[in-house]
Amino acid sequence: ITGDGKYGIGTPIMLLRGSTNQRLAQYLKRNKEYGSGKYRSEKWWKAFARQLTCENYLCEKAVDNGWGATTAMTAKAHKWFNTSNNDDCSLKLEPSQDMLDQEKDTSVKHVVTVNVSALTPQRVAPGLWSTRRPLLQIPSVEKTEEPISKRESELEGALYADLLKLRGKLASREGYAPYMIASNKQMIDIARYSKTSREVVYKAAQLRNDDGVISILDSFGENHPSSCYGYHRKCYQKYTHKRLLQKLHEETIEPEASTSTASTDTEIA
Amino acid sequence: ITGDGKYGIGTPIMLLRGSTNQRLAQYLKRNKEYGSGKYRSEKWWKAFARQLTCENYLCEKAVDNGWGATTAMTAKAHKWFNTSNNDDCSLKLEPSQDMLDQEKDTSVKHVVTVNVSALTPQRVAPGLWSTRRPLLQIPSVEKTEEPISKRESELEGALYADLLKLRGKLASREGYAPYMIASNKQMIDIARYSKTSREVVYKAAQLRNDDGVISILDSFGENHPSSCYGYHRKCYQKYTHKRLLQKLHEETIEPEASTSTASTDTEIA
DNA sequence: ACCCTAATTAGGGT
DNA sequence: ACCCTAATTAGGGT
Repeated sequence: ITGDGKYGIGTPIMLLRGSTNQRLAQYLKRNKEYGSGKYRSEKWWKAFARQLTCENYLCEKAVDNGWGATTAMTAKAHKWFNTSNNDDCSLKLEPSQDMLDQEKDTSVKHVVTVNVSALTPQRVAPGLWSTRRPLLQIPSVEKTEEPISKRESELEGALYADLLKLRGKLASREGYAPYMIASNKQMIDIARYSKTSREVVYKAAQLRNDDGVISILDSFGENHPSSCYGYHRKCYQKYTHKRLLQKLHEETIEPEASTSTASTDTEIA
Repeated sequence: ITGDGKYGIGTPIMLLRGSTNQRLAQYLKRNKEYGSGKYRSEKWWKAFARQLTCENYLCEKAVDNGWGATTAMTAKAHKWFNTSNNDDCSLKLEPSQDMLDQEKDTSVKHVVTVNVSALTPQRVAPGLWSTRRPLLQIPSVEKTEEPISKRESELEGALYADLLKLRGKLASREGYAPYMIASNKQMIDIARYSKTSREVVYKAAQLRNDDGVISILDSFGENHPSSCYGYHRKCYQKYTHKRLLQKLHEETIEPEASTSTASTDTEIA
């Protein structure tokens, strides 16, 4: 536990992959785990960290002065870490589609389970990925239905992670606690682009006169948001592809002709 | 006319933008036009070059030993160049959406018209973009219909340009002339993902036993192409977004359950 | 000469 | 400590 909560995910990943990047502090390059995760791509590690976050092994703390957030181990992670022994420190994890996409050698089923956690991985131990079922089966049956919905939920997960970050930024900037901006449940709903949930959050933000939240929702909810929402929109677009984007179009193009835009205009003016 | 047909588009763009890249030959950095196109992004210049190619001012020659292609001025470009004088060497061009996307200062209507042509721009002269209408109007009327179809055709143009390159590579590798692989008309149809056209090309390729063309069409036409088609698929995916991708899904998912796959299998086996 | 990818660096702020 | 973007470099081949 070398720097729990001190850095984001980027720094420990550079450490694991043995990066020569000058942004990686010198003393971290002398760490015994330096370079031990070379054989995985940066994307793989980030997807892995996202899984750990979804499973509540990691969490982001917006302990910031206006900037980003750091990543720390949760109580659950500490518990898991303390109870597991050195020989068998495997962790049961459903590998995400992003991780599978990064697999190069499709024949290898052994996986190194590393506790990336907050800063430095505590141990690097070759283990077996639990039920090993989900890893690389490729049964080539019913290939149309299953993978698509899996991919979809994965994209939602990535968008959800970004939304949490946006919420954290807004919270520290505006001086709110994150939950005051939107509950986790609501964030998931936004990620799923549920219209009813969006309306709930939107109305709450209007009651508070919270322009920050309104701008996020506007940027996600409108078809052609004004240019100052570009950043949020990019975050959103980056993770919204294919079917999700298709879904979005179907949902957002409809309400265009209604009177909602007009009423908003008059309220603002 | 410093190196007409000697390089691709990348090199003259580096020259124009004053790149310090070591891949740019030293003598080109001493060119008088070096750095004169700084204020445009690389993307803008590439989109500009694509327009010039579409308008037959530039063409790509697959004069290659297996590698890529070089870009040269066409007869049309030479004629234009020779007849225009120094004071008014403007060129009438419809700016593409990609170029508009790259515009930073939306108030500027003056545009520098450069003959990027083959290698070195002959002159850099501030001019007016012909009818200046299309440049930056943003009339904010009927914003839903027009721009989308414009964007769509632009994406098709980019895909078409890539298909031409792929055709050129295949031609030199397999020893065919480009037109033997597919006519320009057919290439445009492939870019538009017209099923009937695809079948024409596919059957012709089967008659010739041309595995190269078949593999391209397979990679574009199948929903889950085998991994060895990854390169073509990436080229395709890179330029296929949003509505075009949506169209693709609609067109490619349908025929899956039919007997076409089975018949192909038996023919091959 | 082509193109693509991964990694790095510098600069800057949602 | 964050993230994003543009530009560069090294390595390698559809």
